[in-house]
Amino acid sequence: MPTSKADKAESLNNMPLIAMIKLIGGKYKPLILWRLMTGTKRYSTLRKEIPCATAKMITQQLRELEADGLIKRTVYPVVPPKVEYTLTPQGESISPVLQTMYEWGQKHLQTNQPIKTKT
Amino acid sequence: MPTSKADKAESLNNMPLIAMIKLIGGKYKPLILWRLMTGTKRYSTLRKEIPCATAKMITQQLRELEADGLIKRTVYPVVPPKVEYTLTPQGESISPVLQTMYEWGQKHLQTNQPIKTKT
DNA sequence: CGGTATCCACCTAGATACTG
DNA sequence: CAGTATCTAGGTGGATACCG
Repeated sequence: MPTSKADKAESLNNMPLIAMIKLIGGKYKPLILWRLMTGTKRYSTLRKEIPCATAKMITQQLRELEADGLIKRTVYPVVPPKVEYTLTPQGESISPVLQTMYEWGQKHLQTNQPIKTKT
Repeated sequence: MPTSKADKAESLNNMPLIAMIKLIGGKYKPLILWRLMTGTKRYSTLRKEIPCATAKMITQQLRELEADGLIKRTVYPVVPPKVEYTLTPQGESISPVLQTMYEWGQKHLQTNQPIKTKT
């Protein structure tokens, strides 16, 4: 059974990483998940905690995370509207990854000068 | 001592994550670093191991990684040309992050159906 | 071998205004 | 409150051709 170039490429153990990147590769996704790790949050709370992202972005990323089964969106039929976001078990299982990223970032920020912003 | 909105936002412990994302947020950067974790690689080798990225992309990402001090580029003045890429200590320090990402991806791919491609 | 240069289709993400 | 709609500048990344 011949191995195609693509197969060979993907069997180089790249797939898990690729899968991961697809899930949390979004610019603000790690941030959102990170914030939700401390518990259920309302939309407006998330916005406040991630002010560098616009409403549109937050919403978009939340929808994608929801579609990927990482978070759950709960709408309370009250007025004024209330929407809460929670990590699903799937989403919670990413904690170690975020934790590791966070710790590395922390160490890096201590020992090095601030990361230069690209652009 | 008053905390500005921006300060408050960034003091929510988002910074380390943001730093991390800036460094390895590039589409192929985790892949490149991951590949280099198994040792020094030539440019052509990297290209073969990450066929989903074009030459332009690989080169670009390599340059950024180099600029960020994560990898070292060594040119051997021979003919035909030979260029090798190696992780710097800084780059190696990211291993745990990639490792964690990889492991999560692996587990996820086992228990779940393939990640659906966005778009 | 290890790139660069150029062109271009798409995508991203911000700003702004509006809604149930 | 929690979005959606629209427009748009700028960035991303693929294809292709060429170079030292």
